[in-house]
This record gives sequence, structure tokens and C-alpha cells, in this order.
Amino acid sequence: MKVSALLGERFKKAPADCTIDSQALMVRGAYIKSVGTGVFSFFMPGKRIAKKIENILREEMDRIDGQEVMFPVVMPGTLWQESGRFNSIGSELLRFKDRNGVDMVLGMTHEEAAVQLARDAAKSYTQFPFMIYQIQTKFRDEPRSRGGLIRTREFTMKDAYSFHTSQEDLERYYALAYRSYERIFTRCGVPEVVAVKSDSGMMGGRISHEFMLLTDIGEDTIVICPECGYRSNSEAADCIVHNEPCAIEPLEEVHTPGQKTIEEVCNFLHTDPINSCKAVLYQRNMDDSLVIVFLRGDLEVNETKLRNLIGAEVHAANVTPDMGICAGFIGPKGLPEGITVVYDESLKTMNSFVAGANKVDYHYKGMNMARDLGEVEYASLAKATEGGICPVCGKHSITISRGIEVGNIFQLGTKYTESMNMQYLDSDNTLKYPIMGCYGIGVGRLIASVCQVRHDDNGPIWPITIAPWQVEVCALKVGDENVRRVADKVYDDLKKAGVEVIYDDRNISAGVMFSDADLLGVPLRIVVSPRSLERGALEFASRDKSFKADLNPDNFVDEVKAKINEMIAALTPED
RNA sequence: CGGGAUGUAGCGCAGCCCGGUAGCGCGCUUCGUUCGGGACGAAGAGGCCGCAAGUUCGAAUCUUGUCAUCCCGACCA
Repeated sequence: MKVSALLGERFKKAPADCTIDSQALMVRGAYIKSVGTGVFSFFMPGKRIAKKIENILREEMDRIDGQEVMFPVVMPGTLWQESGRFNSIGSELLRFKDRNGVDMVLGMTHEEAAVQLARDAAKSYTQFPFMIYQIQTKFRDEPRSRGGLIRTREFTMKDAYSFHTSQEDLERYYALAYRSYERIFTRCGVPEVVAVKSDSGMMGGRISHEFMLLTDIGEDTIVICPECGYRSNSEAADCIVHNEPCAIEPLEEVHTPGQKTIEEVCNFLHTDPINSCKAVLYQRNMDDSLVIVFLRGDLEVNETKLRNLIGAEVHAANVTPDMGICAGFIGPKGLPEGITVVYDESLKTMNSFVAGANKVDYHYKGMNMARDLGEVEYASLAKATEGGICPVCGKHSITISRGIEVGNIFQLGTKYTESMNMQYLDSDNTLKYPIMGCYGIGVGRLIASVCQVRHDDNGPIWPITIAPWQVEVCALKVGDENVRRVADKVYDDLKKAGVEVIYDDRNISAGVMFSDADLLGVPLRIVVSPRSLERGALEFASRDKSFKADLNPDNFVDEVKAKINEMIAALTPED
């Protein structure tokens, strides 16, 4: 490929609506172009990176005996009605009607299609286990896409589905998939991706992991214990609370005029939020019924855990006078009947704390759960905090980071095989439901994520395994006949040797050429110029500036190939 | 779905308050001089000012509506 023929203008400045580095660089470098909200076209360099990643995904899936298949993007609504998700999923699932008025959906994930494909083909236990996967377009009508390719509505995804006849076999395969994912991220040049425990969300199932690339622009919050290696999405992280024992005091109602927030009340009563009880109000989405969470004043509610506990979607409450509660003075004692109340474990071991009295301008001091409220159920509902206690090793070592979810793996169980009636005949002549796992990686998000953590001010620094090209030949002063002749030859020789090479043969100033080359992020660069030819050499350097050498213009191919192989080897897993 | 903002040339922006048929920088075309980290000069091309109604002799500019996009939040296999 010659840069002179490459479609796509590279910009000096990023468009105004770019908010993160990877997005700005991928737009500036003409990798992608926005078509609409959360929908992008790819120019050649972007498409080549996607293809490289897809090939790595394909090789790694094949390595764990995956069978590549393809499901449709557009599916009949009836297929999704079988699993129940046609109705249970919100408007992220894009529904529409065909010319006959039949409900159709755009595939946002393909469990239904996978079961539909497999259920008639695998009727005997002897046909298990197997895994099928595809690399294909998904569409999710995200309420808010953002950050270029980090979160889009249309995207390419590798999704894999495995089918098993026992939980043990699923777990065996799940471990293989886990290792496969580690290999994939290493090969894509981001070995620092970590697996974290996650909440299973709408996918169902129990055990799941998300693969996270830690970066400040990440949308997920990750809880990590550097001491023992515990890692979890904060949605799924346990919050261990320790309360210092203190003297039990009598319950006392105190006048706290106008003191509504925890901070105000604690200042007013000269105590610390750690000795108080906070009420957080929610309403169920289905009927707006009130749910109150009580927890220690300094903690925050983990809403995912709350949803899982009460089995309903909730939103922050909009308090109205007819609810019969006094916002700002809500406490566990003396609440009106008929409100769902849940208590966080943090309250259980508090001997004496401040809480609302359910009466305007009054709080209680010296409250004790066991004495003043009797037997109540406690649940773990608080968010883990920086410096908090690790649920595994017990040290005060918890750190909180941001991460981008670049992949995930789920143990689905029989949710889909049961609802869609996929059965096989087992060796004991009984019909059973296969147990499923599913495994996803978003290609575009991975590209953006790699760019986000592998770039400098001038552009991306693509790992050689996914770079659009391995080598860029830059001909400086290509109007010089000698430069033109040598650069053409370098390009041809490398191409013939099977090297992925792009050649900037434009007669432009060095500054523009180098800037464009930086934006293309090709990991190795060969500069042909009158200056270098004068000393009988080609300049050979890496994009990340870690390497620089001279090449012999008459004999350079082997050296270039050796360097490429060395760089690939550095990103190849050992096992 | 709440809150905020913006739509003027491929990109970045000015003009709008105070109506008179559009301007700057980058990029693009041609010629010349330059050219190892985004060069200079000269001459050009490119826009029914998001769309639609209204007010007006006249609308990028005022009014209303509508669509789109972005940011924050809610939401998110």
C-alpha cells in the first residue's frame, strides 16, 4: 500500500466532540469516521487492525476446539420470545416489523440463535461438549454511546457458546476459555488485562468474569487487593465492614432542627458519619413502590447488589409528601408500614449510632439494632471503599481503579437450554438440558482500548501483532531520483518477502510525513533520504523509539524480518 | 428518560445581541521557491448558514416547531 493512494485525511487537530485520547487519535489518523450516534465506518487502517484482531480471536478459539459458525444479525422476534428476552429486555434490543408486520430484532447477543442452531443437531450425550463461535456485527441501542469505539451501538464481537453435560465439564472448559482470553490479550499487546469477578446481569448464570484493561477513562470500577490478588468489579465486590466496639448507650431522641444530611447531623451532634446510619431511598421501576436501604453513614449503596437482593429494577426515589416519610429524618425505628426496608451488614455490629427519628427535626442517639429493632435480616449492600478490608485476605488493602471491559466469560447454566427446550439423551436414557457457557470479546472496543494505553502525543503505537502494517517506508525528498529508486526497491523487496509494508511515497516535507507516520502508528519505520544514502544506509527505527539501527540498502530484508519476528515473539504466550 | 449545550466549507471557528444574500485558519487545486519533525509566495475551487414554518421589502441573524449531534447523570450481555 502507498500512502499516496490511501483514502482518509489525517488531521492536525481532533474534532471538537472527541473526549478521549483514543477517539481523538483514531479520528485524526483516519481509522474511523462517525456515521451517526454510536455508529462508525472504518477506513483501511482501522479495518486492517480489526482483521488482525479477528484472526487472533479465530486462532485462539480454534485452539480450544471452537467451531466457527455464523448467526443472523436480524432475527424473528419469536426466537427471542422463546427465551423470554423479547419482553424482558428493555429498549437496548432494537425491535421492528418486517413488511408482513412480523416482529423482528437486531441481534445484540446470540444465545437464542446458538441454542436454535445446536438443539436439533446435538441429541445424544456423545456429541458433547462442543463450542461454537462467530465474529460478527451486534447492535445494541445503547441509551448513551460515547468515547468513539469504547461504547458504540453497532460493533463487531466475537461471541462463543459452549455446551456441556455436567457442571464439572463446564468448569473445565471455562478454565480453558479463561486461559485463552489471557493469551488473546497478550497477543494483542495488552498483557496487563486482568480478569475480575463480575455480576452476571441480564445474562443469568452464577460465575462470570470480566477482562478489564485498567485505565482512568474506563467506565467500570474495579476493586483490587494488591496483597492477595483479589479482583472484582465493584458491582460484585463484597464490602467487609469492621466497627470498633464502643459502649452501649441509652436510646435518646434529640432535637436536630434543619439538620438533614448525614454531614450536617454529625457536625451538629459532634460525631463522625462512621457512627451514624444513613437512609437511601429507591423506588421499584415497575410500580414506584418505595425501598429504603439503611447503612452506615460513610458508606454508599451498591445498587447492583440491591437489585439482585430484591429481584427488581430500581431508581433513585422521588419523594412525595403522600409517602408518609420525612426526608432528611428517616431512620429504622418508627417507619410507616408497607415499605420495603433492607439493612446493610455494616449496621449489625454498631453498638450505638445516630439515626433519623422519622419525625421532622429529630434524630435518635445511642441506637442499637438488636436492642431497638430486634431480629432483622442483614444483607451485604455497601460499595467497597479505598483502603477497605479485603474479603479474602482480611487486610486493609483494597484499592479502587477504573477499567474498560474488553471481554467477559459466563457460566450460563441451563437458562437458555431450558427455556428453549434443548434436550439430549444421556447415557442413562433420560432427557437432560445441556449446561452452557458463553464468552465474548468486542473487537472495536479492544482496538480503542489498546490505543488508549499504547499511544503518545503524536499517535497510537500499535503492537506489531495488530498494527495495520508492520513496516512503514518513508521516502524523504522522493523527487531525488536516487531516493525514489532505493525506496521503491525497499518497498518491493519487503512486499515480496511477505512483510506487511506501507510506503509513503509522497513528495512532502519531512515534518508532515513523520507526523502522518506517527498517526499511523506502524511499529517499524525505514527512512530513505539523501542524507542516509550518502552514508550508504537506510534508517531503521521503532515507533516507540526503543530501537534504532542502520540497514544495508543492498541486504536488509532478513534483518527487518528478524526484528518483526522478535517483536511478535515478545507478544507470544509461552504455553 | 432527566439536566446542559451545539448545529455556518472536509476539520477548527468568527459573524447572530444591533436583519441588507457569508468570512478567517488548516486542508484541497495550479505554478514557483523550499523541504529531516506539520515551510513560503501567488492564483484558484468549495457553503440554499441542520430542516420547516412564521415575522419582514429583505432572515445565518428575530419567533415557533422539528431533526441531529455532543457533554453530565440515569441506564448498560
